[in-house]
Amino acid sequence: MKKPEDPRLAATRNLALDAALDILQEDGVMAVTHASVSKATGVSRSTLYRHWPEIDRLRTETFKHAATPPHIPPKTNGPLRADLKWTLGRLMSALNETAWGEIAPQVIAAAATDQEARGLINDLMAERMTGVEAIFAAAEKRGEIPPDQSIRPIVEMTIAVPYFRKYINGEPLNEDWLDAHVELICSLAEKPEA
Amino acid sequence: MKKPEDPRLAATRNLALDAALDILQEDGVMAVTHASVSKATGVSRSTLYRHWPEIDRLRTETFKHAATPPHIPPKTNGPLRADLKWTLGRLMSALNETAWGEIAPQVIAAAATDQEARGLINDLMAERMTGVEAIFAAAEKRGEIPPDQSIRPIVEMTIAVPYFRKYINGEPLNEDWLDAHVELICSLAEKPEA
DNA sequence: ATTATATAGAACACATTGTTGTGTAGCGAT
DNA sequence: ATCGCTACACAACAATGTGTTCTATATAAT
Repeated sequence: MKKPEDPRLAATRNLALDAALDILQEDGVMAVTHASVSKATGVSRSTLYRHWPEIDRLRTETFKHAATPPHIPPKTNGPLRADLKWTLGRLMSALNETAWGEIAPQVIAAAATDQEARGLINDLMAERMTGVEAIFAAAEKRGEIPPDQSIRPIVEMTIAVPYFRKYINGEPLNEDWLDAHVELICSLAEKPEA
Repeated sequence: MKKPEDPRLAATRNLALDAALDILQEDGVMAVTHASVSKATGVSRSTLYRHWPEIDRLRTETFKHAATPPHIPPKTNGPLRADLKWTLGRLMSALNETAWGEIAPQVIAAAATDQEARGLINDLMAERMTGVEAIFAAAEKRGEIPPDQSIRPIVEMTIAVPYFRKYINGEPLNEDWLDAHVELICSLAEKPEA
């Protein structure tokens, strides 16, 4: 039915987005321009305009290009502390070490006005939230935490702190923080009365 | 000692920054240019360049211009729930209703690369943290919460959630959320064992 | 009134954004 | 192997933003 895509399109697209990501990490969003990407790749400027008629599209797709890596499947086999530490540890590593972690604040900023960036963030956060939610649900099933409390706000807190520290308050995410945070969250989830 | 400033300087500066803030809220950071501010105010473009030789300075000062309002002195006369609700309620209003709340994500974004923006955010967050810390310290003094636990991580959580919801996860801050959040934070602070 | 300086206005160079048109090269299908 | 389609390179172009420099005028401080 649908004809296969001309391989030249994908080749140019990947070449350009790889270079754009480098530029993004090196010099920030605003440095990603049709001209700079053209210069870095040898791809003609008019060709880049054909692929991304507006500069915002090019930048958003560069975000997407970088947003792919940090898929973090939650660990739910217990115990709760171990699951949380493992999953939050992977989140910490992703924020500290991947390209995505580096450019995330710029995507968050763009999300204020750009619908596509907003969608990216929303999808990512939904995935993070459901992941952590699964951890608590499993712990509840195992009887590690009381069954009648509402999980959602605790999940939100679990996720909110690392993002807040990293991207708003500018504080580091390290092992010490991770241990303390897991402990605090667990003590909240395990407390007898809601 | 220091000679008083020429009143023309302040007049031009305020005129320009007011207009720049309007433009910032209306069309985003990138719309704030020497040209756009000149057009909006009638102030000559060359004069604007005299005041802010680089566009980044103009934008950063526009941030500062908007960042002034939301000074939130904490209420610490107890009880804890009332203090928290009052103070977080004011924070919520500030984020929902002031110019600062509207442009904050753009400042947060800029903070990734711009030192001045980073400083603005840091100062603001330090004020927020010490404010909430004072609330818990007062509650501890009144014996409402156990004295031996470390307050800092709880303070961080208290603040992290509203900022995370508003600027990262894109969820609303409303009365329902406020009540639930205060309750959760209090139950964490009041629990017997650290 | 004199001096210093803030402002207005214009001319200039340069980069970025975005469009358009022409020719070339490569892909898929017959 | 040839054909048509289209991605691509290249060049010219307009509009806007960035930043500098110059002159003339207006205004504040003395």
